[in-house]
Amino acid sequence: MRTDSGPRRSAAGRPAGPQPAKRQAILEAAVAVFLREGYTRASVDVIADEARVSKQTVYNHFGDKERLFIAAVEEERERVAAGFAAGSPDAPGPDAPGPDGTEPDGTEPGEAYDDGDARTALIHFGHRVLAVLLDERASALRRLVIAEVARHPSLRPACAEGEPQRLVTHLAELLGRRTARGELTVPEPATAARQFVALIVQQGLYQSMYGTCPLADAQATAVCESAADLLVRAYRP
Amino acid sequence: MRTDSGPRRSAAGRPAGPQPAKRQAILEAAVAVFLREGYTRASVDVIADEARVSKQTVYNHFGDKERLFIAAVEEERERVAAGFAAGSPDAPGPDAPGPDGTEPDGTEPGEAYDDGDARTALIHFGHRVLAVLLDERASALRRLVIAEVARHPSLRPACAEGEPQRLVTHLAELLGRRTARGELTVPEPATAARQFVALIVQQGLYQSMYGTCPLADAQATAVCESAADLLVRAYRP
DNA sequence: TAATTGGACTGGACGGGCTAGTCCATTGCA
DNA sequence: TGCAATGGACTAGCCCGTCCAGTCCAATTA
Repeated sequence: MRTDSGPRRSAAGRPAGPQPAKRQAILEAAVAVFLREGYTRASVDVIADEARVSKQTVYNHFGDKERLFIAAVEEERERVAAGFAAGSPDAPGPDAPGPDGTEPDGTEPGEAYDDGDARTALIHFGHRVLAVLLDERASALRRLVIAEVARHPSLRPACAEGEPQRLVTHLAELLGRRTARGELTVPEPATAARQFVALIVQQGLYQSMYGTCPLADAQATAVCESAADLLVRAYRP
Repeated sequence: MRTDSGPRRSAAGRPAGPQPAKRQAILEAAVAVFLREGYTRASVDVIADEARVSKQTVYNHFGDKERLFIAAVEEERERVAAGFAAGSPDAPGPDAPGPDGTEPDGTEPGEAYDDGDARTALIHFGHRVLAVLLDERASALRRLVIAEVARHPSLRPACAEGEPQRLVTHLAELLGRRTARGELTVPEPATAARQFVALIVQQGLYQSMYGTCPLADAQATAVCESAADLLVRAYRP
């Protein structure tokens, strides 16, 4: 019996079905616990406690541990995707103590990186990709999905291609524009984009998977610069 | 009570300590079950059954589920490393129904790929790397370690860098030789090698992690060829 | 050769602990 | 008053790790 932040008033006094606020609290707790413990070790009781909700309420809302799990992964996936769409790794969430100085300028979401020379634009793009992909929660989600996808096939489709595919598309457009401008000569922008993303992402993903140190800034810069150098060198006009 | 393959006679009539054959059987069963089920779901009883051994024997040999797990991962890791060292994904094992025609010629283990032009050599190398890295058991081991490394930190060091590092070293030497021969101009072979491996490996690893289709031959060829093209284009003399 | 010894192994039972999911009497907003 | 939510008890089940009576066998002893 808590008395803090009353859950029952959902803004406008609606007739109140199964309280969406509760549902959200459960989802967030579920995300936290599943990311922390994995599917099997996560206990529904702990999730209920952490959501400040009775276990029965959990079952009323989701019916099943499995379905709760799927919903939690979906939830977190959307959160990550939103952060990605915003071009910034820290989406609206209770975490993210403050914007660290990785991105001083206020570049807009889907910005085109069309200022400066190609090398600079590529490096800039690379840093953005790394910031989004190596966000700690995104990494934890990735590890969780990899661990469980074999036993919960419904986790597969969205994540398997979604993440990188949009990056590749954006970058291909960038390369196309640079080619049109005569600054580069990229015969197959789609392929080149896929390759650049692979160059940027591989080491960081590897380290985030195995929980090694999360890719120091110096490493990230080296990766981005050498990848940009390779592309510029290959596709100089 | 089984009567098959008498376990007690270990070649020469040794005084018989804790039977190594049993230990090996347990390890192999443990590898199979852990790869199949993951750490938490794997049950010691099932492992014992699968090893045709009493549960007590398992505890006599390994003492603990945790230690059995570590030993099993180590075992499988060595198996994979051996397969890698042999340059062929299928090491001595009961599986591998037959050598499929991916590697018609009998190239030796640490061969130098010095025949043909650079592009061909790179493509050849890339295919080799993919064959080793995407071997089904190696992939399953990777997924298992990723899933459990957070809770069993002793799994980390060997695998985190071991696998790709040796590939990179080999390739750097190849690039150095080609540069010395005047066929390419690679200013930093180590960096270029790391980049090439990233290009080759990224997509396949991604698919093997998420259990998508295991990278069709056509895809593999496309990846290898475009990666080789990129390097040759960037480093043409 | 025959009996004995001792260690590895078996198989089945069991304690203690944890978990998914259900049930229900009660509470407290709207 | 009605409906969501509560919380705690409860069932049924799985699993780790231990225990133990008994088997099997190589080496040793008589």
